[in-house]
Amino acid sequence: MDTNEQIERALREVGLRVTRPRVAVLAAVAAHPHADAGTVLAVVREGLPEVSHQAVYDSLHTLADAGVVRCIQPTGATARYETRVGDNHHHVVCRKCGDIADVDCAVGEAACLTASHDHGFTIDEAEVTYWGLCPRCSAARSEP
Amino acid sequence: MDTNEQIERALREVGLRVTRPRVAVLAAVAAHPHADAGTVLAVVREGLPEVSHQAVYDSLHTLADAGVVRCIQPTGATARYETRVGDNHHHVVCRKCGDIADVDCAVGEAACLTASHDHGFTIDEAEVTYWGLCPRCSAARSEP
DNA sequence: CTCTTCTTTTGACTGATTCAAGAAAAGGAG
DNA sequence: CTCCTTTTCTTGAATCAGTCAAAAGAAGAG
Ligand SMILES: [Mn+2]
Ligand SMILES: [Mn+2]
Ligand SMILES: [Zn+2]
Ligand SMILES: [Zn+2]
Repeated sequence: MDTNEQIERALREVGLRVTRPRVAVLAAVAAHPHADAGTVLAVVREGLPEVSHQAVYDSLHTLADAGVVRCIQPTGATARYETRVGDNHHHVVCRKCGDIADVDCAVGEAACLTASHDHGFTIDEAEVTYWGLCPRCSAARSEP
Repeated sequence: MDTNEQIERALREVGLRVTRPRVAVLAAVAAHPHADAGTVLAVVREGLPEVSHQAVYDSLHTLADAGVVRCIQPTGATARYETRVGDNHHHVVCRKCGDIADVDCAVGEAACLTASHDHGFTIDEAEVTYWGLCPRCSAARSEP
């Protein structure tokens, strides 16, 4: 559970001004990993009812640019945000309900962290998305 | 280069009716790998000027559902389509210009094809997106 | 405290995609 | 070949996430 002070410190550490919307957005993303912008907006408004949706979008972009949050976007879904950054972890997405869970990088550095070349591209990151069914949807499918 | 007959056969093989829009859409995707819906629409209209955008969207969905085309959507980009299906290949995306190239699955079956479990999820596919710079953007960045 | 710069609000706007109704076409049966 | 049913296409409007732009407001350096 991040305190407001920890959040403010995190913002200053990356050279960002501390504003109410940014603090609230970062707290919301920390509390709701893999939430989309709409969810973040709703959560932020619980404590800051007058915040504009634009401020939330701006904050998310700014935080993502600063590396404080990470943005992922599985095919068919809107952008999701999380504060778990810098560890090259991956995600598993439920094909049925869209639920997302973290997957630690099992493949290891060889595949996921080492820069390499292909088709002349200079590669700096490997992003892995696993697709399947979450426990709930998996159970629902087995029943008659 | 796919002939119209090959395309029609492919449609019938998966139990789909053969229609002008579908044939044209499948040909367009085959000729322009990783094209988005707008590009497909433009290409289709070269030979079928009256086709509606909705018919193109419907065809893309139907073809994707039938497994004849594959849809990918890297973060920040609109959906892209390709006819190279069933070989679990991956993609490298240029961070600057958005260009996409194929990457054969180098990691091997262990990571990419074998179903596994995580957090109780039943995983059936691993999708890998590599991020970096294409040769052109890479060269542009090195210059003064 | 003051000033500059950055951030937020407001409200309109875009672009990709989807919805819904009726018209048209595919393809199987006769 | 013709008829019939079902699927697909056209048309036009609508939705949704996300963006743009101008003016008002707040952060924080000095
Ligand atoms: Mn995560
Ligand atoms: Mn490909
Ligand atoms: Zn699920
Ligand atoms: Zn490029």
